[in-house]
Amino acid sequence: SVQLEMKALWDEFNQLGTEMIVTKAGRRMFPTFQVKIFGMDPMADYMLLMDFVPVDDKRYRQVTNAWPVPYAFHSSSWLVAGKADPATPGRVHYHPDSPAKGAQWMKQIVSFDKLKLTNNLLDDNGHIILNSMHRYQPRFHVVYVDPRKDSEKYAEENFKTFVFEETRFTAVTAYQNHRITQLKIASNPFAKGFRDCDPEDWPRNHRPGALPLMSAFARSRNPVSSPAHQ
Amino acid sequence: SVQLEMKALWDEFNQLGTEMIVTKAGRRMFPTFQVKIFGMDPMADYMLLMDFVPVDDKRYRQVTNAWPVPYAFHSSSWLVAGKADPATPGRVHYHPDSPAKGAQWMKQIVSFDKLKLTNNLLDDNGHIILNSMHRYQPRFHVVYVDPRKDSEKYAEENFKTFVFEETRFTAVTAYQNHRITQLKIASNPFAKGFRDCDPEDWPRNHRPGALPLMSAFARSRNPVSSPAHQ
DNA sequence: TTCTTGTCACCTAGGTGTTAATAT
DNA sequence: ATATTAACACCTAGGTGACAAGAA
Repeated sequence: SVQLEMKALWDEFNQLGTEMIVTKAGRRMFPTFQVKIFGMDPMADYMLLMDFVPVDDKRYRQVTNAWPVPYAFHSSSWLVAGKADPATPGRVHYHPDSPAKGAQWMKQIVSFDKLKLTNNLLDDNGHIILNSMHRYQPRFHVVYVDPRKDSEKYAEENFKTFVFEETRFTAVTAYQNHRITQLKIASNPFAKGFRDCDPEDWPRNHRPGALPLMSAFARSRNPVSSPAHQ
Repeated sequence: SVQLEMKALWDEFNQLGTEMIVTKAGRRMFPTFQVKIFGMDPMADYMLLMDFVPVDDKRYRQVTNAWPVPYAFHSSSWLVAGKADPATPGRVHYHPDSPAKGAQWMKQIVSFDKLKLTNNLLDDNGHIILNSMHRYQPRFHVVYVDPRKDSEKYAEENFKTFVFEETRFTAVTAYQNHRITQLKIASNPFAKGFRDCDPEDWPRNHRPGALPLMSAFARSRNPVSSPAHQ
């Protein structure tokens, strides 16, 4: 059996509609997909891997914001924009420690932090290729390495798939829902530079151009309320 | 067969008398021990590991510098200070990718960059424990993982040891030979901050207290040549 | 209008020798 | 006198969202 780590965080994202950035160079997922594993044969070899399947055959687009709400802010809801784009190459990501003994996999949390998502159909770094503006379901597979010579025959019974629906997400090239951005900034250590109210951190240096949360909203309203501003 | 990587660099260090820093927390080696491997069975499993054996049973100490040569500079030669201290726990470092197939080991350089040296006899991070001021010979071992049930019987024939004498070094808590320090600074990317004459880098910012090479020598001579200075 | 790309400042994480203080 | 330790500035290496510019 398998237990999803950081389930509370995944739930929080899922409630808002998780988005994952895809880039040409490849971007890690946040939250990272991590699991605890139970019930393996400690002495047997296993391969651990992930893949991503489309949740539906739809392409999504962001709701157009009515004037005078500026582009900088996106609605939190999605519209179906049509049928899905042609499927991307169905790649698979093997956990880099594969193969390893059951004992090894079970003795600590298994983290897929080397997995990267890309929107580059020609990627040759072995990253997972996804279509932006499409929804995906991560899947986790455990493959028992059968020592028998005719192991191919038993392929069906030698692997098990685990799906956690709370890890579903929309692939995007830029965040659409500002509350997702905020939650990423609040929870990802690498985004600490964008936090504006961390009690642990006061006083701190603000970047020259840094603005408090939501201030961009106030700023972009100016052209509307003050016509002199052009 | 096994080929030592960066042999030219190892030779350069060895000619001066290689020193490796040991710390309580553990310090990596530089140069890093790296090898190319040939002639494995691509389909068989192997464990790769290193250990360190004393070159002799002596304890060394630095030559005392005659006045007025300041302490800051050490001679490049060593004196025998007596018999070796009691042997440290004879630990072994398994390459973290072990076990893996021969094909995997052979397809790229194998680097022991996770290996750390410590002088803490009570270390519980699994680091290699060495006595400071003692000389050591790194050894590299390849163990064939025998699939036979009674594999213990064949232990003798299932491993092979490789020794590169140019990787010998003296364990130290602080560098003794200033030319070793210079060579480390010149060749280790992580020490780039201490380089004073890198043509690739000009112009560059000097640290506030930075001094050109050998300037410490001139400075510490001052108390001798100018008695007013205390 | 909507989406994508590349660059950037700002972080995390951790490997360097230096230095001053301390231990032996 | 000699050896060790801990804090430090300065690096490497690479993960963040912001932003401006470009593409469709």
